[in-house]
Amino acid sequence: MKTGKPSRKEKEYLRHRHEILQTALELFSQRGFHNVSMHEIATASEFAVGTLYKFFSNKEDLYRNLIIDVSNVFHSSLMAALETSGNELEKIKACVDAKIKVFLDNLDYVHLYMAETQGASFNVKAGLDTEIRDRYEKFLKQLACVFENGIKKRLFKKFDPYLLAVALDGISNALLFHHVEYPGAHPFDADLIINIFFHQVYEKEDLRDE
Amino acid sequence: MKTGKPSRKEKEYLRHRHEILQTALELFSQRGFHNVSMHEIATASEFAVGTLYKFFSNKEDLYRNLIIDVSNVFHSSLMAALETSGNELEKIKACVDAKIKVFLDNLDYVHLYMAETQGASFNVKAGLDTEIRDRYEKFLKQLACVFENGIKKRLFKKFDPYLLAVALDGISNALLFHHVEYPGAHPFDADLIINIFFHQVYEKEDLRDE
DNA sequence: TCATTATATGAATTAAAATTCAACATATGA
DNA sequence: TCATATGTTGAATTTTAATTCATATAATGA
Repeated sequence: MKTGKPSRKEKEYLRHRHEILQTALELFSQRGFHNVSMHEIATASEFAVGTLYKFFSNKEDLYRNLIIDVSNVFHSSLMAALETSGNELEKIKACVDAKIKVFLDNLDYVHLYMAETQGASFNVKAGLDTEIRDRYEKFLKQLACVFENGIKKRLFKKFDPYLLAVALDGISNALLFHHVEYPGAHPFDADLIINIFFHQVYEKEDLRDE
Repeated sequence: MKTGKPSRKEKEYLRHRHEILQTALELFSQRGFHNVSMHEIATASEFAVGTLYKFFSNKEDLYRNLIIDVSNVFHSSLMAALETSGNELEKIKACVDAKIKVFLDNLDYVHLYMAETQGASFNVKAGLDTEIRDRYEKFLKQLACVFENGIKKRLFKKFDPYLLAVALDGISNALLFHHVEYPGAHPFDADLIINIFFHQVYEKEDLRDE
């Protein structure tokens, strides 16, 4: 981890690198890894193909760096939200809020983040996307801890905390993804997610079967 | 729609076609569209490359046929479940049951179905995967109708029915997908989904903020 | 049996992209 | 100013995989 003031050169190097990544991000998130060529990235970022290879050893390396950046943005935002002070419900609320915000703030990346995090991603040879998945797993486990504490405090009902984490994240992803695909069709907010999840959808309490 | 008794030849043709599709399905669902070559499909299905082109005009056509078959299996199963007699909660329960069953019965396809239905799928040129998405949309709308009826009958609380459909499907997908990835780690069943969704996760009814 | 037709084959062709690298440009600082 | 280092270029090369098609094989029925 090199620290200290970066020289003008270094800053320029990083700026160029960042420009390439940014351009590639837009292309990849619109059309996917395999439908974007290095030449396209080069043209769009106003560098020559050869130059791209000065920054990244190959296409996959470029993509991986991209994904790691994207994942950093999402992951750090979600993890920070879980550190919020307050009780478990408040932490979880903060987390849903953060998720909605970071998704809406980074619409371009959402596709990519979802593709690598959910569903089957075959963009990069097996094992390379593992770090992203692992990190996502880590987040789910952290969220599960919050649920677990909530359960211990009798704040939440006794379900497998990890499954609750998966479920809550599943609702959030589904609604957010729907929103990304059909913006404005069915407006929703964090409260809706929290209400569906924590309060009951079912009206008749007395019909409960347990 | 040609009807009547298929000749031996026709049956053989269809069997061959089916064998190719089945082999391709396994390969694609393991490694994705772009990481499986026609030669591999040929070798694995014990035909020659040229033969594949007698059945399908090109790789994309082969893939599309596959996806349509897969989608038929999932879609018809889910739609049928929604026709179950009973009240709205029972219909929805049947639907979750059907989803779990069809996922577990078709583990090989789940990846592909998810990839095309959820998340960003760039496998096939734009517009070609639309029919799958449209069909999935149709299912969600149907599910939303059930929610709507349930709301009218005061069985469910008043949320946007379409969002409820998205949310329920989101939970189911997330849990199922998790199960596919890490089988046995956190066992769950349809009841868990129904319980989380319809009954409350939150313990203290009196703390509700609405 | 043999001519005709239908089917299957896989080496050869074509197409598309990734990657390389010798040549060029620009900045640095002696 | 010039020698050196650093960064950039894009045509040429290499790689990879889709697609074709002349040839071979098998089935059909006269």
